[in-house]
Amino acid sequence: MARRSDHSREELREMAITAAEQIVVEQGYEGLSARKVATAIGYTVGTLYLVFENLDDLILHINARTLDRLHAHMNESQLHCGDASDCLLQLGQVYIRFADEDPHRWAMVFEHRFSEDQVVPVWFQEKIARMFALVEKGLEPLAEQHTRDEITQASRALWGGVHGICILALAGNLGVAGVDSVQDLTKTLITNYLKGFTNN
Amino acid sequence: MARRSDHSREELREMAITAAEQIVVEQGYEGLSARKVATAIGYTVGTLYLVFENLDDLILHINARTLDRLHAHMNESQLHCGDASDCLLQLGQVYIRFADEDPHRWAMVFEHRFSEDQVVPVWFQEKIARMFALVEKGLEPLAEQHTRDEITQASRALWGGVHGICILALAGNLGVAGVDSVQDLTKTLITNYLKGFTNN
DNA sequence: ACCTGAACACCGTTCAAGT
DNA sequence: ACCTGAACACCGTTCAAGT
Repeated sequence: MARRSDHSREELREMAITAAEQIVVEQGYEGLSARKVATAIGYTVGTLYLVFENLDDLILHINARTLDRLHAHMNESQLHCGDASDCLLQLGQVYIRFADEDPHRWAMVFEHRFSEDQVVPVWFQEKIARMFALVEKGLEPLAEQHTRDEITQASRALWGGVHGICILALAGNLGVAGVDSVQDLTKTLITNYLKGFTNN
Repeated sequence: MARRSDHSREELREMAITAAEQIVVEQGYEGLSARKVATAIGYTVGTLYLVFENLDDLILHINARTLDRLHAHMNESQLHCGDASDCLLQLGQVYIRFADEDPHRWAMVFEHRFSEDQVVPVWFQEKIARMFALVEKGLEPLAEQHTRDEITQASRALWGGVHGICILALAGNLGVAGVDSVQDLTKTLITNYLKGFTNN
């Protein structure tokens, strides 16, 4: 044993992330462990700590991929939508559908608390910011009478709202069953919010 | 040792819950462990499993208390508020303030995932429902033209929204700092939503 | 009857030692 | 240089054994 060099550092990272994603998809965030990942890629736990700082670091990279896929979906929905209000509704629908279809990975992005001392890197924060930027862009056509700051604030309030419905619904705390009801709730929130936002 | 009978079953439960709450407040949800609770009350881990089914069961009881306190605050805010819109704003403010002042216990209520097989008891679900009932009650005066179902839906959408802002903000995902900004976002959400809800 | 203490099957993380 | 394997300090949960 030792000194196998079967895989490069980059290959190892790639294998680990992919294996970890599989575990999260199947067993959820709580089912993930360094030992399971190591076994899945045919290495020892120690090796994992040679290519990742720790488990948080590995999770960060999984979450990055999830955010990339989510952003891609959201972005794609904006290419063929109707008026501004419709486009924002589409963003909401896509968000809910994504969370419903890939609940474990989606939940890990927003539920995993990184340890106090661990700084969330800038490149990761930007992936979050990029999502809000889409909402902001969607709000612009509806906000002729609003300042930039007001649009930013509106995007945060609105998307916080969509996110909250999504979280509570998936956790079963909203007393609703099925994705369709969640989509309805989201639609209610966005529509009414926009009415208020535009009729100032 | 053994057969001490220093405390009744009820006393043990009470001691354990209180000690566990202290640990959660200080170290957060991740810092809680059966062994720490046992040590804190001067008993062995085994004893904890004599008075609680498992750790989830203990957490459930802590969360119940947190929800009771939250409900008390929210309820109290409804006694001396102004018009309907102001009352709903107060609910939001109280919610945000509670989460900000007691983040660890608040987070545990909504972030802790109970194991698949564990059924969330009805008495607990009712404590969640009671919170939404307050919002529903607040919406009623504003909803003369809406059906009961629409009011229920509106309360879920609106409160999901407030909750989402709260979660994202406390996790640092909204790019806002300080409670005041979160209060502003909540106010934006509620005000605009209500405008849309009433101007049908 | 009540409680212990040790066991079992897990964790994350580190690091001397092997090739 | 690369990887292992064992160690350390923790977990949740169970249960025979002691008083």
